[in-house]
Amino acid sequence: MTTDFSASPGEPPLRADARRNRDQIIGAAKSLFTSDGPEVPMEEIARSAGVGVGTLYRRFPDRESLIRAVARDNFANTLAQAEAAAVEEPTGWDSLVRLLKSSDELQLSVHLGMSSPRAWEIVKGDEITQRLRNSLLATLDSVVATAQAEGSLRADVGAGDIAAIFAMLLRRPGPDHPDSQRLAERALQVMLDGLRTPGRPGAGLPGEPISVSEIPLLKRDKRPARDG
Amino acid sequence: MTTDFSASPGEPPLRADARRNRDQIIGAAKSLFTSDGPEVPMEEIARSAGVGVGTLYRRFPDRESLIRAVARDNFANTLAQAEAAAVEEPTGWDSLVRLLKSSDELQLSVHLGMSSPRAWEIVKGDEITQRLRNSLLATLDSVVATAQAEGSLRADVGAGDIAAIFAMLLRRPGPDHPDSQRLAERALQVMLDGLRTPGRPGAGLPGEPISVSEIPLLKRDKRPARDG
Amino acid sequence: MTTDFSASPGEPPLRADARRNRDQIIGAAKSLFTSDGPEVPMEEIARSAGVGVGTLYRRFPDRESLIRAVARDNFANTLAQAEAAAVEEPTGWDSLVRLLKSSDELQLSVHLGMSSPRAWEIVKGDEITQRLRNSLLATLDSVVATAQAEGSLRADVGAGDIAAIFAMLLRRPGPDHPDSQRLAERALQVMLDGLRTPGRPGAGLPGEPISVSEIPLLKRDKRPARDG
Amino acid sequence: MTTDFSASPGEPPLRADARRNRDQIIGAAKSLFTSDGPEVPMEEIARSAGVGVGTLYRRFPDRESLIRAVARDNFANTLAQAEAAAVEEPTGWDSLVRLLKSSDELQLSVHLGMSSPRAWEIVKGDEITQRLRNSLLATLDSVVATAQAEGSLRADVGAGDIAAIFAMLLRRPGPDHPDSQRLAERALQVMLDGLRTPGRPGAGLPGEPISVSEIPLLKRDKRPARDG
DNA sequence: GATGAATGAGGCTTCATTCAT
DNA sequence: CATGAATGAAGCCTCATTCAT
Repeated sequence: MTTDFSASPGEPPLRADARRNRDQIIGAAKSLFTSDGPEVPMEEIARSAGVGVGTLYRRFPDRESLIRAVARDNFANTLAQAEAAAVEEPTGWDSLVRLLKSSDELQLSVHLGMSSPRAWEIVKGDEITQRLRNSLLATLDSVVATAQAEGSLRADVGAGDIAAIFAMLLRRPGPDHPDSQRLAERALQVMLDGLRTPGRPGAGLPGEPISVSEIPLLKRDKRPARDG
Repeated sequence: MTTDFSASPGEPPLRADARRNRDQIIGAAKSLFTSDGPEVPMEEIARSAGVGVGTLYRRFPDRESLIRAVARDNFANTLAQAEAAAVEEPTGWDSLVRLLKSSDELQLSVHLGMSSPRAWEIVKGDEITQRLRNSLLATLDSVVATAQAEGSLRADVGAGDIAAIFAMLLRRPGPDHPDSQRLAERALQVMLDGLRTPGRPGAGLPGEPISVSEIPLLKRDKRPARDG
Repeated sequence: MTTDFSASPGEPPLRADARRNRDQIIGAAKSLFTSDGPEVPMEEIARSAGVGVGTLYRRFPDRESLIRAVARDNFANTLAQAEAAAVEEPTGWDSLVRLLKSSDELQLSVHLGMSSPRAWEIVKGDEITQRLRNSLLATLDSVVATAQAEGSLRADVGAGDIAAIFAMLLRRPGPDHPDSQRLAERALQVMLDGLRTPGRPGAGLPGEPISVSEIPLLKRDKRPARDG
Repeated sequence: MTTDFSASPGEPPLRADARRNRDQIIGAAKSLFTSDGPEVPMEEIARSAGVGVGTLYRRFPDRESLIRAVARDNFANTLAQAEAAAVEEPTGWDSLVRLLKSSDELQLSVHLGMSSPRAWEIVKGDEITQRLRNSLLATLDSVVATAQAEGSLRADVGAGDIAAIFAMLLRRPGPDHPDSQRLAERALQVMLDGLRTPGRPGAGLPGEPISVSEIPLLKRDKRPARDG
């Protein structure tokens, strides 16, 4: 279920079928943007959503518009998760950890989206996304303050640092690493240990160390690779 | 100066002017891949290199070929830097830190390049890049071993973990953050503190904390942003 | 009020609201065909008529059908005016003049419509329009004969000549001439003087001569106009 | 042979083959604009010119650009003809007549072009076309003055009137009239008689009167014509 | 009946690649 | 060899028309 951020609140709500289509399109776009970047052919998105191109274009007059909608959707979801984390966890530190761990589907695609200059330009210009983003940062800010007040988070970082680290961690090492899950968790734990107030014991890393030989050694492909 | 990784070692070395062209093309491609992604029009690359498309295509029969050449160039440079870091620094830890800090121009463009699924597919299939990569990992492996032996690097990480973290840190937070340099340095320091053997004191973070308000709050543009 | 030229005379007359819709659509189409040519999007016509596309298509199964209906409507109106002119004016010459002056709204849109090859093909194929056209020509024929019999119209022209001249005069000089009304009137007067039986005094032209400087000298726009 | 009105005079002249292509494209466009209006598919123009679409677009980056080029070409040709008529004929009246008769291929397509609002907008914005147009009007102005000074042209018309009449006469009665040549000539003669200084004898009309029955009665086409 | 959503063919334009000069 | 022209496949987007609500 996606949120409809139409510009004009006065417009009538979408008809049931139109609504369903809209959601399918956003879902398909999210998924394809994540896997193939924000330049996937519109037709592919439409096909993957099970609609015709025309329908896609009726709903989103151009690619920018679709990218904006996906960004809004993702930020809204993330904001909801962040607020839940802030409220439901017993300590600031726990909120922070949950926050850094949670936003799986969400930030993933947000940030993959953001890694394209094209997408970034578009999102920058969208006021609604900016509002969501600001709320998200505000939530993060209060979690950081809480965690620092309780003495668990080192005092010399700001919410901006956390956000930046956050953004970095959300880039997966490579789209197709065989065990990217474990890898990401371990990296996150290292980072959390680095964020602990000095002197406080950090946690051990989950799983076994990743050896060099586990980094994917890439299969040859058949082309002669005749290069310059 | 770039290295020529032509497939056939028997071929005569390029004439001086041809060589110059090749270098200019790779330079232009590196720069444009970094700023605009690996899908920039070939003509634009040619223009920026000061040659005609024809020349570009004589040197690199297609885009893949050019991407491969850029990747090889970058990995070769990185490998050289890594080897220097391994040899020239007094301790394993110092080597590691230098490694993580050094590969500025280099990995930057490698990884930005790699952030495109398209580019990744191509590089995966290139044996020479893989060889360079493996050498790079081998070097990293020995640096990690040394640092662990000397007790500075926590024992429960492997070179693979470091490589993955490395990859993460190389993604800049956003194309146009006003102070992305400071941001990256601070994030790196947090990560290094997390990598320290527990109990050993880490370093303080450089500069002031980054507050939420420093995250770029994006200027509105005027379009009505009529979306779905 | 438009005339309904449905093919099947047996059909019941339209309900009042349906009738209203039909008239609004034809009115909107006439107006848009005149200003934007006969290729305006159907949706725009529908919107301008205050109905949904569906309604438009229920009434006119395709664009051809709508163009036909507009043509019929225009020809019918013109025919009525021509017959009135033939009957109500004291002399043949007066009838002719009135005819040439009258068909303002009517022929205007007919002929603008006809300036499109597409529209012309369609109207050519429509029997009803042809019947109307033939009646119109017959009326013209009798007016011409009368005027020649009374000695006012030169003897060496036929109704066909008049029709052709008529058609020419109906094209406005340019969509946006500031004083196209005066221009058209003066041109008409010149033509009437040419049609007078030689020796009979013609009328002076209305208004002042149009100088070259009155022809719209078009404002520059800023684009560099990079052409081949 | 067309004239190259490239914006930047510093550019090198086109290569022989490119030049040939350019001319073929303009020729094809002129012809197709004339027969089908200025919205003919670009592919059709390219095909008719014997080149690929890509070539067309290399030469003319978009449709506007092509329309501009055609307009420039036409105005340049017309201007040349007008200047010849002004200089080579013994009297002002003769110049005027030749002018009104000459511009066959030329004005035809110019004005058909102009009958489309789209094309008009484009041409309005093109400075070069405007310059050509102004020269043309200046030439016309002097011809008119000469003819009035010699007493052949009625004194109460201005060059602007002539231009407007000119424009009207250039619209052919219908694209496919069987004898549109005769028709146009006779209409022109009527107009010339109307332009004569009163009292001076005009010429008789060429050929026989055009009767109503010669106006094309349009063949039925087979569709049932089920309309609203 | 009326409405507006969905469809998909078709036109526009870009750009990777090939080829003549 | 270098250059830049030519080609055409492929992506974007618009609209005529059909169909579910």
